[in-house]
Amino acid sequence: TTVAEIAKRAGLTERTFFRYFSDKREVLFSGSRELERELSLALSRTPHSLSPIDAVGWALTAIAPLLPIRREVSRRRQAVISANPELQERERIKLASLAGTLAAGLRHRGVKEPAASLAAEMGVTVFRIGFERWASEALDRDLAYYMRESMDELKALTTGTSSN
Amino acid sequence: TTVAEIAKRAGLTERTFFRYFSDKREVLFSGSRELERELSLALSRTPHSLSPIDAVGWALTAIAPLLPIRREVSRRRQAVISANPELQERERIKLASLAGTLAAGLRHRGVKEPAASLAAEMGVTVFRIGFERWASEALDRDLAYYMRESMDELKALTTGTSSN
DNA sequence: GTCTATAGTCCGATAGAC
DNA sequence: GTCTATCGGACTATAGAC
Repeated sequence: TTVAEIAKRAGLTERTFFRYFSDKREVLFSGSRELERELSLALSRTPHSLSPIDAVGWALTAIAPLLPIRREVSRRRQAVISANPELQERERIKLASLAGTLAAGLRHRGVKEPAASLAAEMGVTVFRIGFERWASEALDRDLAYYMRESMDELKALTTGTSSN
Repeated sequence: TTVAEIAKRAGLTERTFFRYFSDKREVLFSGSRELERELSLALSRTPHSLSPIDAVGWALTAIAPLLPIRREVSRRRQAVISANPELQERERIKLASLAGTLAAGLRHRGVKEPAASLAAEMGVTVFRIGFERWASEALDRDLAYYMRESMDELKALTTGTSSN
């Protein structure tokens, strides 16, 4: 599918398309900037008593309700992304940007490197895997459930009590 | 820098360049496939008594000596990548591919999802952050040292916390 | 909205290795 | 002869400049 086709279908010219989206792939990731801002805000509002990893988990859980609620839409979007390496690249770098934001927020709380970056990356991974599982499964559990599941699994892995 | 310039400098035509590299960015990541194969092999050789996260750590430590030894070369390469979002995209997806390989290896060892994917992603993150620190610092410590440091830091992050 | 540069593909031609 | 590597030209789509 070319940009020309997309633009025509939407009743725009090709040029106008690029005014709205800097990039062809950006169509699928247009909401990520707001998400990042909300995440940063959520992290700044988490109790300072929480450990870095729990603060990240808390912030991610806080923004979960802001995400596209309909599972079917998310599922199809993920299917499209999974089928296109170029889109996967874009998704990964958006998540990396999210991790960078989280790491900056953690450093602002006094967390040192490499702990801040590690905790941020862990959080984003928990988020991504939780989201994928939520989108792929048909069960009637909400996104926050899968994120908690991922977080608990992660903690179990590193404490050595995992089911190996 | 255009592909035409690169090709000319290398004494080739543009067309020949694309025979060797499917993509312009691929020049900087050409060794990643071999690395991935070696990592998969290393994981298959780790003792089955190790926990998933330790198996991943063991495998990553095993391939550390195969990486470009010269810190200055790595440092400059990282600087180039850090300055180009497009290259960061490519780097991230290569690492994601590495994580996928690790996750498959873990599942082969009987680790279930989401534990396998989480442990694999953790390992790759430890690897990336350890590598970045190794490349950026001038100290006379080897790559394996920084990878261990990252892994220990990660474990400390998740074990020292009260469950939320 | 027009014009242009660059990335990347397709097809075919050519030349050397074995 | 076959196989493989290089090259040339025409082509499309993206994206930026103006």
